[in-house]
Amino acid sequence: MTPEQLSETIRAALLAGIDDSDFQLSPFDVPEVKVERPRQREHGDWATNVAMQLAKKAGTNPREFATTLVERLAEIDGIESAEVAGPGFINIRLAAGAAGELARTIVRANGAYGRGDSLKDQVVNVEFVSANPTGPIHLGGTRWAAVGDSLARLMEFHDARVIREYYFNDHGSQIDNFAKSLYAVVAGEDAPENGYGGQYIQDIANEVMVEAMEAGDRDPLERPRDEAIEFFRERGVRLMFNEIKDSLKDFGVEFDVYFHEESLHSSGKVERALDELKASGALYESEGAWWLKSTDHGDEKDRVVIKSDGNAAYIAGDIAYIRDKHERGADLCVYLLGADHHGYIARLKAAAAALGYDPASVEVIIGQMVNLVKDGQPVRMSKRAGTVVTMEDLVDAVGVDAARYALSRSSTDQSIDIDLDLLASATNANPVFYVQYAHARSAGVARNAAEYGIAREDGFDAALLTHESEAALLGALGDFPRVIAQAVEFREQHRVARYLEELASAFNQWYDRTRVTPLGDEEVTDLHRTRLWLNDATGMVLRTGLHLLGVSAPERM
RNA sequence: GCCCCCGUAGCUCAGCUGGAUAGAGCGUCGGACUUCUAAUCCGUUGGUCGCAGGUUCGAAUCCUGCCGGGGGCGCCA
Repeated sequence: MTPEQLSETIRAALLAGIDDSDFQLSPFDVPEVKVERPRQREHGDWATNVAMQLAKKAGTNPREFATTLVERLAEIDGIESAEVAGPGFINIRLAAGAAGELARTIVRANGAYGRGDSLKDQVVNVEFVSANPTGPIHLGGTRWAAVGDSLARLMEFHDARVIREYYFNDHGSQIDNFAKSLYAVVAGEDAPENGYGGQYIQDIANEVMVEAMEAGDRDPLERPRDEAIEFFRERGVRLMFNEIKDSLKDFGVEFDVYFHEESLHSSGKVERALDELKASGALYESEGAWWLKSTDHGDEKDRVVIKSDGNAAYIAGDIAYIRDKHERGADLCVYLLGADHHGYIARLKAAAAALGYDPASVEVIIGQMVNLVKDGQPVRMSKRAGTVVTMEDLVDAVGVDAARYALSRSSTDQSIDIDLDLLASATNANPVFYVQYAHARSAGVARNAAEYGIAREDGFDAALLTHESEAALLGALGDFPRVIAQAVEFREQHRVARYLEELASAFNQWYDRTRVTPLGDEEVTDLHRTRLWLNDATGMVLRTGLHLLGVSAPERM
């Protein structure tokens, strides 16, 4: 019996009780029954507090209510015992057969166990990373790559159609400064004000020069200054962008759409969106600029959309972009942004509202900062000082799996400290190996079982899974769908990682106390076969969970 | 001044849509491999859940106010 089935069973018992006038309640009072795994294993397999929720409404006290309900539950097939505890909890123990059946259910589902449909038919646009092509992706962007991709995977697991999108800011002054910086380093000039420094500028500039020479282009340095800068802009951005794409690919993140901000302007989409907003009165003119009345939609002040010099402000692109995303079919637009952008939430929602979309169709997930730490001391990342750590640096130091896991296992509300030396040397400090090891172990057990000629299909008797560690492992497996559902609902990928650590622990304990393959001359029995089902079910859930985090599930370690 | 995030064991963090005796990893100390992988398991050590009020049968969890740390409040992008 899965927890969902148990929950339904309890609900049915409540409704039957109401029917028989055991409970003075309306059927409409009966909520979805929450069943939870009790912290204390002795309390049973599952527990519910439904009696405490309903007692008041039914005009009785929780314990009395629970006692009546327990009498009904105890009669049900598959429930071994139900008892009232504490202030009115009901602790339920499943019959071994009913609990153990889950192992077969999971294996038969063949990777689909834990799937849900809460986002069925929803088109979800998830925009993340979106780092400017003025330099490599640093640690912060790396975090969003890990988190964003994992959230996308989770939403897909709940039947959403997800579009992974990268907004490429190739328009505006930062790019101009980037181009000037490239030019300056080749021309032997000082870096421009607000320009970029660092080795990668040198590298990209050199690459542009080499490309130009090989292609037989005219030496950029012999061209007029503006033309040369334009030359570096076009080539430099392309090279930088390819480098970013390569890093992301190595990181296991592939975007469906790389969207160019420039295209919003050159295609006239910005102009069209703004004209429309002017017509609808969402924009007004003041002090020579055009403003969005974002205060109508909860922003603390109105925002300039067209500057008094006639140029579009950054938000103009965002407005056209929100509309473009919706026109491409998105029901929900999710943005992952760093904590330094939290002031942007109201603006984006206001923009959506002004365009006539439901502000709830724009959802901004704010993630806290990633800090670099060395020898226990925070290190300020500075491009000038050359202390910037990039996605590539992180992967080189600890590998993709450890990097993605470390960045995914914390709540995005929590800032993260990354110590490269620590992650690289004391790899045990990173629980990814613990989870992966458990998976490799289950794969090893399966290999050995095959050698012993143990075949799952030859026998399965759920009632044989009676060991204490088996009840615990089955309980953990039963939790998986709920954990996934919550991770999806709250957009919290870290719940998956934490769950996997618990599951791996339950599996290791089980492994330590029981055996799948026979000892010595023992004959292969249904106990061995049934345990193989359980082993394989666990391996499958570990693999599914790791996959949702974008982490590999090795067969051997 | 206003807004967002955080404050839980020595350290790093779960738990927060109210529930039972607040958990895990690392660290300390001590155990377990002639039998499916010891990257494991078992035991031990460890807490005014920042502080003060409030709501509730019940608060780490919800509300208010303070304290401390981080980030943000552009006709920059």
